[in-house]
Amino acid sequence: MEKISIVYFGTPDIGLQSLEHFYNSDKFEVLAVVTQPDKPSGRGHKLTPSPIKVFALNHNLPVFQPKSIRKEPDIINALKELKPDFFVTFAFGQILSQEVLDIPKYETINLHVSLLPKYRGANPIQRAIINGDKMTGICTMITELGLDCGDICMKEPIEITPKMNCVELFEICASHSPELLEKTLIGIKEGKLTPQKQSEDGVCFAEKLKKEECEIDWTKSAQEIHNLVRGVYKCPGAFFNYQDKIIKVMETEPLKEEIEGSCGDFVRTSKLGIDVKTGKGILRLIKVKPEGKGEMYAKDWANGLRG
RNA sequence: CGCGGGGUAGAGCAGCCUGGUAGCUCGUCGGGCUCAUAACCCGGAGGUCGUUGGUUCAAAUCCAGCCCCCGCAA
Repeated sequence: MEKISIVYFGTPDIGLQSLEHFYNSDKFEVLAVVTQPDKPSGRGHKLTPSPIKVFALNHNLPVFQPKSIRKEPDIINALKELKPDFFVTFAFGQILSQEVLDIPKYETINLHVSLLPKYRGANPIQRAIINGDKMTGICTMITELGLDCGDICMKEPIEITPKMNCVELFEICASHSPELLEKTLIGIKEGKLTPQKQSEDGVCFAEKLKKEECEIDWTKSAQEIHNLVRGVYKCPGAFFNYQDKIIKVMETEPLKEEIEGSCGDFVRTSKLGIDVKTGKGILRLIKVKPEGKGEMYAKDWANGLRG
């Protein structure tokens, strides 16, 4: 069987396993990779290539880095020259134009990490956890001009367990994606897969996370705060202020009991953690990361405060 | 040349400004109290103070370089 040729559009590491899968598979041939331009990032503002670009360079794949793919005819022409069967997009970070969508012989396929039409847009994984959802998933779709509104090809549900944080969920989604993408491309090529229109019911958007949302409001319930902590874990992390320092909260456990005090008070510390009074219930801080310090058990942090 | 915090016992911190005996909370080990405990009491072990050099009678502390960790911002 002739290999299916693709051009892979992606930027962050959530899509790395998928690219790797296509690269290593004998059913596919990766003709090129398109990713965001290197950006200044981290301490010192060093110019940093995307994880996808690093992989591509290490495996001698051609790389294109348009500032905006719609406005760069040279790159569009180069992609046309490749005569790919498919474009695959996965967290690429730019909106394509119809001219680009029309390049591949078959389709442009996008993978989105939610069960569409729920959570179209930027931060579907985090939003699902913050909202306390017990289920999410991944799906493949025909890329159209609007935001995540194309016809659905395949979907796979994924359970969100009560303690799971967004990094863990990212990893699960990333590891399940290659198979779904492969089945989708083969299904479409063989004409065995008929994309379904998204229902108009249940359309909602996962808005980009703002810093302000990550500041803990102790008047909310312990469960809501726990969901925020899980949902924004490490990216950028739920936090509160203590003695003019930012304290990031890495791991918590909501308790049903109630203890006298004001919201935000440390009502009890034990070797299990620091218990904080919230609007409803007690939230036990298990691991924290004070500004300028590494991650530590809340119990240890409390020891230092006492000393 | 983006801004900033930090490296002191197994853990978390104070001490540094104003050089002069290594301190606190916890853990650990031993003993005691208690019906019991994440409680309490007594006692012990455990540190080349990140690293290299400089100043000094004397450096965790002052000066210079280097290594490592982290927050903000992007």
